[in-house]
Amino acid sequence: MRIATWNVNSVTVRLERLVAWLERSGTDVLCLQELKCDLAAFPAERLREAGYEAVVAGTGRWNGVAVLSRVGLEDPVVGLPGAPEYDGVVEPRAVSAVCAGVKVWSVYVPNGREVEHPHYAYKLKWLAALRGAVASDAAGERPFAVLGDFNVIPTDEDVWDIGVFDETSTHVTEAERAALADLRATGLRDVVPRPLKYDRPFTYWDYRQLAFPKNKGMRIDLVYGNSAFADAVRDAHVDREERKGKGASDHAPVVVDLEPMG
DNA sequence: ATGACTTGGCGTCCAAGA
Repeated sequence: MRIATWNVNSVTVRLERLVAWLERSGTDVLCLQELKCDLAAFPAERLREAGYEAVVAGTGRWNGVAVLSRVGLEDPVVGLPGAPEYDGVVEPRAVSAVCAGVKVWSVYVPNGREVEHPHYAYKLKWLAALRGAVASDAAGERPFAVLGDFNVIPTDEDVWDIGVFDETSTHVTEAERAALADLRATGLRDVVPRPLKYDRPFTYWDYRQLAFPKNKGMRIDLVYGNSAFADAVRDAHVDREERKGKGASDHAPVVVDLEPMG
């Protein structure tokens, strides 16, 4: 069984690339982030033709997440229980489903913008809510994973140059990394993928200043699985090929292969 | 090669991304 996560930076712009990638990669379950469309604009019909059911959260130009599955999709949940508001709104940043006996969350953690910005406090509250929402499944026997764009760089090795970050920078603060550690403490393990090129498995490269050809990337798209999930992982990789060419997202898919489950 | 940002929206610039 192949499970993946991909921040597509607009599912409507990326649609043909997405469908081609689903077919080429043989992915069974895909967690999507940054749909950037509302429910009416989500291409459910095109994806159904490709063989995938979907659970979707989306309200317009920002955010938006989905789980696609061609192996069944049960118990769909839209929205993170206990999610904080930002500017009086609960944003579409989490959906869940059970696919062929594996429960997954697709999450798009708030960016944070700057340490002094209200968005940063919101990010930490959101991560705390995520911990609360997944704790029971993390400790359970059923294979379970949280996949998505966490907007946190777990260690200094997960970015091309930690020196470019200063005291105003998000993604690398102690508090953000502590929030990830708290998440792991519920029983989740970081499923670190193989890079297909170079030494580190970056998943995001800025569109600007030739960041991708220079491999100025970071690892912020993560797969956190419980023991049943992590023990079943046969292989995992970042599909950097999908970052290439015209019309690419600025994130590459992270792909996880699981042993068949009885 | 992968090549100097991209996206969506009360749009012809702006906010947001990280």
